[in-house]
Amino acid sequence: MSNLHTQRKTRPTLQDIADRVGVTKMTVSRFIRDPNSVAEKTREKISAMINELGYIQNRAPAMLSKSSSKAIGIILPSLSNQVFANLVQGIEQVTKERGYQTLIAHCNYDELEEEEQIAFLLSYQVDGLILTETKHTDRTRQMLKSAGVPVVETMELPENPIDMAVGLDHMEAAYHVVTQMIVSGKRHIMYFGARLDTRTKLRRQGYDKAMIEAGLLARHILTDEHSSFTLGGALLIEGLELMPELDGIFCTNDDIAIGAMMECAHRGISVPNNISIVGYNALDIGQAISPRLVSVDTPRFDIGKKSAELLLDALANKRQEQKVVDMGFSLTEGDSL
Amino acid sequence: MSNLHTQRKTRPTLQDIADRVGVTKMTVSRFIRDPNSVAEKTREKISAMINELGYIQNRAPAMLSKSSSKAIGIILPSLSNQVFANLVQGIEQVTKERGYQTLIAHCNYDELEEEEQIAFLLSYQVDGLILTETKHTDRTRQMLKSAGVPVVETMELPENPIDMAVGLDHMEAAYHVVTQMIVSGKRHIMYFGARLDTRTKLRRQGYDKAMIEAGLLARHILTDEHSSFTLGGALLIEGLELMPELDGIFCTNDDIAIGAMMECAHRGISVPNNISIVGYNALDIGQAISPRLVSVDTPRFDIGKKSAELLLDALANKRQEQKVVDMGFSLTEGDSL
DNA sequence: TTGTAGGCGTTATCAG
DNA sequence: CTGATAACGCCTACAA
Repeated sequence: MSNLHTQRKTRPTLQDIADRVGVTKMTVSRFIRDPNSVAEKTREKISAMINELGYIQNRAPAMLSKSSSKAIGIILPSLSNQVFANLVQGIEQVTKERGYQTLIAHCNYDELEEEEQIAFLLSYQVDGLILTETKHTDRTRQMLKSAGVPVVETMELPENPIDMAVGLDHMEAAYHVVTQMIVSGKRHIMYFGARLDTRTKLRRQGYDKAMIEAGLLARHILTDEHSSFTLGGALLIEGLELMPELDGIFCTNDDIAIGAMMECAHRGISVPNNISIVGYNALDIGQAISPRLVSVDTPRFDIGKKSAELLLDALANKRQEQKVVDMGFSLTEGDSL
Repeated sequence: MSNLHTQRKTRPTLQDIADRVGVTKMTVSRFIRDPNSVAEKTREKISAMINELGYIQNRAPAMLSKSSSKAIGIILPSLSNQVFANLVQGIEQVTKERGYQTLIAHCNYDELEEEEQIAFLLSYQVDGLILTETKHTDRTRQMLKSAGVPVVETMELPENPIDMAVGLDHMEAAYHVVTQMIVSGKRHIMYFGARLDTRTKLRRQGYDKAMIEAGLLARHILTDEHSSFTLGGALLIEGLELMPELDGIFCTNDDIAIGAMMECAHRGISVPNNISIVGYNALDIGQAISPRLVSVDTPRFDIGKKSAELLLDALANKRQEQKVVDMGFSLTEGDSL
């Protein structure tokens, strides 16, 4: 009763509702968790008052007393990449079903930022974490250990998994598709990479392996810049200067591939007759351009689903046998190869 | 001392550190906030123990004891849109400087999801919110009111701002660029829209106004589907069927515009000679394609910065005079018009 | 320089 | 069906 008129600026609490209804906050708390656990008359009064005051749950006390916050954290490298948006869709399909919330943070492809964001999410008492990189700082590993929460690393298959992992073998995928380029008759194939993540390195290794096995010269153009369509065009120009006989390009992602393809169009270079081009991630734009881009299709929606399943199973003490899951890859239909 | 050996599974607290060092948790708390406020010997012991145990702050108590959480919430429509990634970059440049954290949620362009996500962020006691839509449910408005936190609506200039707003006049921008198309000699201009957000509606209104003023027929192709490059191509095909004399397209975004332009290339339609195309948001791809796409450039990085400044100023009780800020727009250089 | 007491909002537990 | 009490981890205010 005392704070009936002293709560001008702070948001309503269970106590405020209880005071006005004439019950204790315990009853209101019960109503919120299970409306049928209070008497009908009480129920109606409480319900009306909650709406009138615009009550909003405060998660802090639950975070304090309970061990479980029913929230998991996700660290993305970037907020503008379709690939990770799909991953999140997959994750959230599962978390929604099972009554978990997601907290999303981003680290700009940077280990130190990742460390910071993980500390941030853990400070909110997330019950588990899904990560999108496999390279971590020492302090990150230490924090995850002492936090004692289950962790899933996604997209790649890490050599040293922290806990669980769901991804695909990027080296194998690159090897597979570059071999196809070679089989199709191309001999002067370059790899275009932009330094964003460890995946780029794995794809380069797969490319190298395929080229070396075929007795061909492996040549890369790598840059520190972020991927973009204009960068793809610039890399093509650079590639043609370094190697005028260039007849194939394997790109670390579709942005680069499409940018290169557009520059080819601009210069009257025929794809795939003069140069064949292969991308990575199978974004929608590859199917809109002509010729359609051949691209490695990564199952990120399913990776997201599987990751969330593993994580929530671990939280429910139903840890699955297989801690590292390879979700494979496929090639899109296209005409650029 | 009692819980020295009972803390196997839970994460370390100030008490755990204090017990091992032989001080009270108050001293450890002091050390964390200002290492110089404890004696040097104590300081070293505490510091070592914090590292050894991998201590991670728990934000719950701070959230409880009504002091500010030093975190603001951001609701994005989508996690895969460069436009909102830029907005966040702008916001975080300011929040980082001023020691605020950001919590990011996404609502899939849906009012009800927005409501849910706002409740979620408020349950984490965010000190303020930045929203990217201007259409809200009644309960959303009610919640924001009773939460009593400052709010900035971004991207648009809402008719009924909840609190503050930073954006641009999309109707004016559309009117301006469509008028340019008409001046350039085009007469049979269509508007291509995909139903994602309220911006699409405003752009259509600007287009209508320009067409009607010029005594021309306004024709739209609108769809419920999400924007994509392939959708842009499909809309072009539909547009040509409906209006074979089509000589100009104003698109609600660059994805649609680029998709349409690629379909033109595929069909041997010359841009801009046969059909001129204008997009919206000035994404990088518009500069990589040839001809380069003319597009309305929206200053979302600066919108983000300004929004964060307004919000944090309000939190510091330095509310600015101007609560609604128009950041304007420009046109990219290009050859598609 | 360090310690003690109390409280933030909610829920588990036990009592009525 | 409802109430009383204690507890979660940290910080403010005050005390030594």
